[in-house]
Amino acid sequence: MPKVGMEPIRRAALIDAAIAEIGAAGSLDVTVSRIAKRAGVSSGLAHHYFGGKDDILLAAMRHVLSVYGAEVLMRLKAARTPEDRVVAIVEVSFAPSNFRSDTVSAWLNFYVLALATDDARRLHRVYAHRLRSNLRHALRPLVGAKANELADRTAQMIDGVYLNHGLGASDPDWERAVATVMQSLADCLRGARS
Amino acid sequence: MPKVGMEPIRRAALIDAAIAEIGAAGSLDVTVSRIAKRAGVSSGLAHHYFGGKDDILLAAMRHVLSVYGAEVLMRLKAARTPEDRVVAIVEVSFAPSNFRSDTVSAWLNFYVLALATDDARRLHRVYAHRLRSNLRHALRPLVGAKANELADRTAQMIDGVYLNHGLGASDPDWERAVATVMQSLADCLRGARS
Amino acid sequence: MPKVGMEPIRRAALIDAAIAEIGAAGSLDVTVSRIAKRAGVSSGLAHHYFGGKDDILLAAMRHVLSVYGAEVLMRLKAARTPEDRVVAIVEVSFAPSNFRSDTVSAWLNFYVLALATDDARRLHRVYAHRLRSNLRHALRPLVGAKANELADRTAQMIDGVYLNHGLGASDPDWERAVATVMQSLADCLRGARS
Amino acid sequence: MPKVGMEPIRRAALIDAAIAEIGAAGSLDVTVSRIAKRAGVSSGLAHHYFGGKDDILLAAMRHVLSVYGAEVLMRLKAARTPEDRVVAIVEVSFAPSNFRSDTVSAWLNFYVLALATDDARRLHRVYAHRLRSNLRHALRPLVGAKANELADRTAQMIDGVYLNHGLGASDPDWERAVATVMQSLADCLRGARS
DNA sequence: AATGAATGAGCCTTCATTCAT
DNA sequence: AATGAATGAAGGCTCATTCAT
Repeated sequence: MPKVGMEPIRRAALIDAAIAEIGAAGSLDVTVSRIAKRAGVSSGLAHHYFGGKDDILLAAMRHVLSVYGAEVLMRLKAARTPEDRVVAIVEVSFAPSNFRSDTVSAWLNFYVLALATDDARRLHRVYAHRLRSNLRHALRPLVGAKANELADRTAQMIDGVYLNHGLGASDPDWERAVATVMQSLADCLRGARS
Repeated sequence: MPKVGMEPIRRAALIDAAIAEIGAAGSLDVTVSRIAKRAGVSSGLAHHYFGGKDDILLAAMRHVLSVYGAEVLMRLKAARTPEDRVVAIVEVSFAPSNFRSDTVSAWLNFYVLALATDDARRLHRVYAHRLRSNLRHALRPLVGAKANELADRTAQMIDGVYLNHGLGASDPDWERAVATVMQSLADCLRGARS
Repeated sequence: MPKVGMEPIRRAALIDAAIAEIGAAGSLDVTVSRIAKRAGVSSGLAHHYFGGKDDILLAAMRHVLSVYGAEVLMRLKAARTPEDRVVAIVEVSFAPSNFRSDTVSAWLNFYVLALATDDARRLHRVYAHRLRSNLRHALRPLVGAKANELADRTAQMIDGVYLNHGLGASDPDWERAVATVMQSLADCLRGARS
Repeated sequence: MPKVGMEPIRRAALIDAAIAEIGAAGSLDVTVSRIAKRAGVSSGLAHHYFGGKDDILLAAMRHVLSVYGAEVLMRLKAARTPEDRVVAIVEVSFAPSNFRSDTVSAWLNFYVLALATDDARRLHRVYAHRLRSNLRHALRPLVGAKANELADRTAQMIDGVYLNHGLGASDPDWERAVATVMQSLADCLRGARS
């Protein structure tokens, strides 16, 4: 029995299902039918709400990025010192919400999807800019003019650590991931100041 | 025009073509027919030599990794000091041969393929181990017991930088990539020694 | 034009089409596309309902056998004397429903398919057993202990006559086929009694 | 190193290999490559000698039939009485040479192939006529005018028994097969005389 | 709003056949 | 005489997408 106002619920369910399928498959080679089935709807409805498979994938990517963005924003608001801000940014990158095995698989696949499609590239660009921008602002009070370079380095370190933990043999250890990035950053900070 | 002794030539041509197609598509969604056509052979021959699409892709991944491995080996042999060895490892990661736009796309796609298939996972694991092992040996004379941790960090930094340059808007600037990694490592070395 | 409850209709149409194609080709070398086209549907739908080509073929074989089985059952119910029962069994084997040129071709091809695949072998076994079992029961009142052997012989005679009429130059003459089997059986019965 | 006068040897090897492959597969879905490999030659040579796959199959059918025909001829020559002649014909049908599992599979498949191609139909027709003709001549001294009908019946019984032993669960028991046909014929003979 | 029946394009794969050597 | 490299047509199958209900 169809109901009104189901759209946001359906869309959310489909996006979650898409991420779960990508997680299970480890790739973007997932079928619309399976996504729909997992979301408890028909494949036709998935197209009705999203228009096509690519749109579902893109919506899922957008969702992952926006969840990440929202979390960063929240943590930044609560931060009091520059150090707090840096820690916040790094920690969110490895927060549990971004670290379910599903999500990691989705992230990495979306990353690489940026090589193939313009839409994904745009989304990735926005994420990359925002990460660097956030890091820059947090680091400026600490290292002044070198904030730019350091933000860049840190952003790349975050991605590298994420990639390696995501592909690692064992379950990702996110505390260790944060520690690795922070230690690296600490060393760089000392270098920047001297 | 059948000839004898064509097998290695055909295999190489098909692997090159596969990498080129992956580069052009930005993803592993390439068809055997297109790979074959680019290699100047029929699709049937591609199957004859490799058995199937997955085998072609895997052979391409193996090729990329072994070219990389060979280059590292060569550079390490020529290195005289520990510092030389570290530089060699980092530079090869961003050497032109690994940095044609094709190859970058292939690398990144193969990386993520490790999430989806066991064979790719195994290959990636070998690469990851070797990279860390090489770094460890090079760093040991410089930082002793901390070599382990530093090798790990550096390996992740390399991947992060590679990923970011590969996905970057402009053409990858590999000199800058090397500089970034080396600068980061220098800072960490100083931190490790103090 | 999607409708609900089409499944049984589609399945039946596809099975009929498969038999018709086998009849036209005289072999099992028929394509799913042609079967589907003859059934008035797309090839995709054929796979949707049956899973694959082998399943279509097997379903067709099962259909042929079950139509035959049902007809035997019906005729046996109406039979009053042992003689009636024997006649019923023999006549059904050469009844028009099993004797359209299509069906004959399908029967013979399915027979031989039992040499190649386990599923077909199982189906054939069931048919063979049931035929003998039916004959045995019908013959027991007439020849007692010799029913077993006579049932066996008759079953083989039926197959032989079917095979020869199926492969014959002219259109199969089923009345003559029945007469041949019955005459042979009559001779054997006399032999059995003496 | 190519030799002269190899043609008959190659042809024989390929025909044997074809029959063996058909036996192993239980169907005519065998590849030229496999046949050639089993015969120890290249697939190209198979085409060179036979022209194409269908020709190989047809040659194999012809071979099977001619071996059978030769054996019948030999046995008939040695026969002294009409009874001998009948026994000879029946026994050859179930002689070991025609009863290797390979050959049975080939026979049955060739039988049904007669439904699909004209060439096979012609070959089958020749076999069927000769069998009936032989039986007719052997039976004439025994039953006179009824020889025609009895020959027909016996031929069909032979095919039926062959079919059933070929498809049977256990290994074919050819002595029992002969006994079944002969018993059946004996009953019919008695019927014919009375 | 929602379904799922139905389509058809496109892919991987097999294999008979050809042909340069 | 013989090879087997190479082709390309054809088939099975999947799946995104559409649409009548």
